[in-house]
Amino acid sequence: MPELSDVEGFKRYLNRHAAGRRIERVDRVDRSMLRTGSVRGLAGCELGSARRHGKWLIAEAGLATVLMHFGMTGLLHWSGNGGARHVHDRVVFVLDGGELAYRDMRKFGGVWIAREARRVDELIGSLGPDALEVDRDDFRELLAPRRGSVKAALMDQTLIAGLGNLLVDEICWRARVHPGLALARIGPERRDRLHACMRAVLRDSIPHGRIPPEPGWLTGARDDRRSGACPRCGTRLRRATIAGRTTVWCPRCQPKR
DNA sequence: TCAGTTGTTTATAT
DNA sequence: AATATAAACAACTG
Repeated sequence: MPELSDVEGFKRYLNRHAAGRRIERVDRVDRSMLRTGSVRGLAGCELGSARRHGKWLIAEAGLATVLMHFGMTGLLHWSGNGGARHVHDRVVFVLDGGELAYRDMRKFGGVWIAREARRVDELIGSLGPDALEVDRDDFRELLAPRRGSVKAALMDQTLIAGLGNLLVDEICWRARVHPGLALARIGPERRDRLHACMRAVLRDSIPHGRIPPEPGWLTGARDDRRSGACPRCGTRLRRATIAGRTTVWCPRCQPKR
């Protein structure tokens, strides 16, 4: 789940419940998920409000910076007064007034504590601009030198940060662009349409903190196993691996040519 | 039992 | 040099 819209939801969640509270301690329930080892110095600090870059969530805590990545199954969970720990809680920030748990079933994500700007830069310095900050001209300039498929480019975090498999499929579907199409064959019109749809998909999904489970979204029709019908025209959706990821598209709305 | 899974990194191939 | 592909990471679902 965790792509830009999801992490935006986690950001709001952290800021609503946990930001501004004093850190009493940090429990490394699963030691390996605190990727940088020590939590020394955090106790007594105030947890700052979070910002987001791409799929990363970042918050200051005293002189340190806390960074979280949610991998495939990560999320945050707040319990106001001593709620039970969940089996997948990996790192728990025990705060004044409640606990913020970094929960991750599959453990592809993690929590990093950086004490120098250099360390932050090592983690997120290679990311491209956040997808929300990319205007139409930026989009054109970023894509101009790229050679591969639309899907590979939009998924590349060093090009544009925040778009994942589901968002990219959703964007291509709205823009009526086949995700496997080479960028060399995308003219200005379709390129601008991709940009407009990127903005629209983000705008519409961010308030939900996810791609909303509502009619009119491709993701609602893709189903885990078998693809459903195109929400726009009813055509049976196609499914194949493109740029290494399971990709769903409508063969009628998004023709290959 | 086995294939499949929203992300990233690394190695290898083209 | 830039892209593409596959595997690995870990744990669960259908």
